[in-house]
Amino acid sequence: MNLKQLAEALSLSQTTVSRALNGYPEVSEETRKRVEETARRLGYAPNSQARRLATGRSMAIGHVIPVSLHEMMNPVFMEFIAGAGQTYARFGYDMILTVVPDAQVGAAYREIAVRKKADAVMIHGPRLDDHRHEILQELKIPFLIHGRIPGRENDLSWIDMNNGSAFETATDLLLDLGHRRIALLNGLEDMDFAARRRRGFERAHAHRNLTADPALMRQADMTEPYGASSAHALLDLPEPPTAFLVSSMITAIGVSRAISERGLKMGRDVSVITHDDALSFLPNTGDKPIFTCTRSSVRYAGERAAELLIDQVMPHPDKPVHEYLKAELIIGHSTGPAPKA
Amino acid sequence: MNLKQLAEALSLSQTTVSRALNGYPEVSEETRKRVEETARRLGYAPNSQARRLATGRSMAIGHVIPVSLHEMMNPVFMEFIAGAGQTYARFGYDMILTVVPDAQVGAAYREIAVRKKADAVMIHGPRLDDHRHEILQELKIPFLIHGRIPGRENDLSWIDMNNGSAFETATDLLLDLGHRRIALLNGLEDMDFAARRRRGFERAHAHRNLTADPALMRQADMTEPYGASSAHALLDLPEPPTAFLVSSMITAIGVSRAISERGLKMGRDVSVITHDDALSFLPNTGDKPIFTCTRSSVRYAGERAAELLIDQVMPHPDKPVHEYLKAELIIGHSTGPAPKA
DNA sequence: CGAAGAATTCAAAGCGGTTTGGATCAAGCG
DNA sequence: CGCTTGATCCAAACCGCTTTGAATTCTTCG
Repeated sequence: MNLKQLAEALSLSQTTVSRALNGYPEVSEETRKRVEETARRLGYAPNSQARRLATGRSMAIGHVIPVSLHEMMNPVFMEFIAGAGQTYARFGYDMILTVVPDAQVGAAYREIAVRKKADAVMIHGPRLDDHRHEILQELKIPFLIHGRIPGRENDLSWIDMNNGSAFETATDLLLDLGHRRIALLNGLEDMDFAARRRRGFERAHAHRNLTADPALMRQADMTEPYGASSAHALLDLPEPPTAFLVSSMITAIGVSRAISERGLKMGRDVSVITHDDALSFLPNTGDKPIFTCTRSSVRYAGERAAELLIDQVMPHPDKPVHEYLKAELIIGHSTGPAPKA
Repeated sequence: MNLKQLAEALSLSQTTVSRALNGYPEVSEETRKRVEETARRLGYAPNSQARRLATGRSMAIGHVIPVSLHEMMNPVFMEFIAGAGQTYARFGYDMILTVVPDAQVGAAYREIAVRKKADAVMIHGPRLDDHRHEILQELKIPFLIHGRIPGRENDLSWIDMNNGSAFETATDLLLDLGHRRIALLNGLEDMDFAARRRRGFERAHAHRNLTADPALMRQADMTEPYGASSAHALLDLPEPPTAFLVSSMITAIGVSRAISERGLKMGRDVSVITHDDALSFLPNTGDKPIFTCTRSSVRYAGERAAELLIDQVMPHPDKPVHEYLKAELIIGHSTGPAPKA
C-alpha cells in the first residue's frame, strides 16, 4: 500500500492525498476526513525512506558510542540513551545508534553526516582533549554535547550537571563533619566530568586553607573492584582516610564491601559519599538511602538533551543552547562524624 | 556532492559510476580505479535514503526496548545492544533503537515494519505469554528472539542461554556441598528466562528426592535492594537458608551486603551462587572471583544475535535458526560447605 | 575486411514520497 | 454579465540512487 494506490482508491491525486495527510490547508475538511479515514482503514503509512529523500530531512538523531577501554561508561551512556530514546519516540524521531571502537568514532560521525543518516548527533563523554566537535563542525551537522569541552563552553551546545560544585559541596559536608583525610576515588581524569569533580574536591579544601593529599586521590574506570581494592589499599596506609568521596555508585559499592570486609562499619568508622547517576537498577532511595550522595538523573539528562537537540534541528537554526543540571545532595546512612583520632 | 555531480566530474554516466562503486563486473578495471579515486578525493558517499529507496532494503535492524516497570532489565538489554551494535557496524547495518512504554511496543514494531524502517527486528526479554511474535509474523518482517517463547521453540528463530540447566548445575553444586535449605532469588517469573531457571532449581532438588521450600523462593525485579532485603528477611527465618542462588550479580551484591551487615561471612557462613551476565561494569573475574557463578556473556549473545539476524535478512530466506549458549560454572569465593547444623 | 561476440558505457525508467506551478470551479462583486 | 478571488485539486518535476535494456566500441576470427 503506497501513496499512489491510496490515491487511486480515493480517486484523488497523490498531491491531494499527501497534503491531506500532512495537514496542509489547501484541502477541504471533508476530503481530508475521507482521506484520513481510508488511509487508516487500508493501513497506509508513508515509506520513511521515500519521505526522507523527498524532504531532505532524515528525522533521526545519531548517537555514536565508543566501545573502548573505558567500558565503565556503558551503564551511564545507556541510561542516558534510554532517556533520550523516549523523547525521540515522542517527537517522531528515530534514534540510530552506532557502536564502534574508539578509533572509529570520527569515521562513524562522518558516515552519518555525509550519507545524511541523521539530522543531528550527540557527543557522549567528552575528554579534555576532545576533537569530535571539530569534525562535526566541519561536517556542518548540528550536535549537542553531554558534558562540556573545556574552553568551548560558550560557542557549543551542551547539557551537563554541576560536577565541580556538587563535589565541592560533598567535600564541604565531609569537612564539616570533621574529616580531614578524605580519599577521592574518581573516574579517569582525562574525562572532563572527572577533571571538574577533582577541582571541586580541591576547591573545598582550599577554601579552608587545607590541601588534599595526592596520595589519597585515585582515578580509574569506575568498576566495583576498583572501589574495593582502592579502599583496602588506602585503609592500609599508616594514616588512612576517614572518608571517601566516590564518583560512581558502582565503585562505592566496592568501597562499602571493602569496609565491611575489614569489620568496619560504613557511616560510623568510615564515611562515604558517592555520586549517584540514579541508574534504574541501582536505586539508592528511601527515607534514608544507603549512600549519602550527590544525585543527578542521567536519564533525565538524556530526555532533556534530546529535546534540546530536536529544538536545534527544527527550522530555526538557533544559537548554542546550554543546560545546567544541579545535582542534589542527599544524606544517607553512609556518612557520620569523623572518629576521634 | 551527489552521484550526478560526480558523474559529470568524471565525464561518465551515473550508471557507470554507480556500477564502478558497487563492484559490478561490467566496468573496466581502469575506469573503476579512476572512479574510486575521484570519489574518494571529492568525498563522495551515496545518500543512504536514496539508496534505500532504490534498493528497497533499509540496511537497518530495529530494536524496540520497552521501558517498563521492569526497569531492571535495562543493564542487560543495554549490554546486549552494545554487542549487537558492534556487529551491525561491522556489516554496514544501522541499528535503530526505539524506547517506548510497554503498552506501545506493538505499535512501535508496526511502525517499523509498515514504514520500512528496518529489514528485521529483535525481540528482547520474552514473557511466558508473549505475543510480539504474532504481530511480527503478521507484518511479515524477519525477527529473532533473545530468549525463547514457550511452545514456539521450533518454528521461531532465537538465541538463548541454557537457563534451566545452568541453574540445575548450580543447585547441584550447592546440594553437593551439603546445603539443604537453599534460597532462590529469581527475576520475575513471568519472564521466560526466570521460569526456566526456577524449573532448573526444582529439577535439581527432585533428582535427589528433595523438594525446594517455596518459602525460600522469591521473585522480583533484580535490584540491589531486593537482594539485601530478601537476604535479611530469609536469614531471619527460624530455619534460615544456608545458601542463596541468585539470578543477577546486582542482586547478589545486595545479598552479600546483607550477609556482612549481619556479621556473617559469605562463602563460610552462607554460600552464594549468582548468574553473571558478564556486564562490563561488574567484572567478577580473576583467579578466584568474588562470586561463584554461572556465567554467560550477554554482550556476546548480542554479537551472535546480530549475526544470525543479518544472515536471515540476506537474500536467502532461511529456516528458523537457533543458537544455544552454554553458561559455564565458575567457582569463586562465595561458596563453601554447609555449616554443621 | 566484415561480422559476430565480448566488453563497456549510457539513457531512461523506476523507488515512493513532497512540492511547485498551474488548472478548475464556484462564489463574490461592480 | 464579465472578471476577480479564494478554495480545491491536479500533473509533473524532483529528491539521489539503482537497474533495465539498448547503444557503442573493441576484439577476435573466418
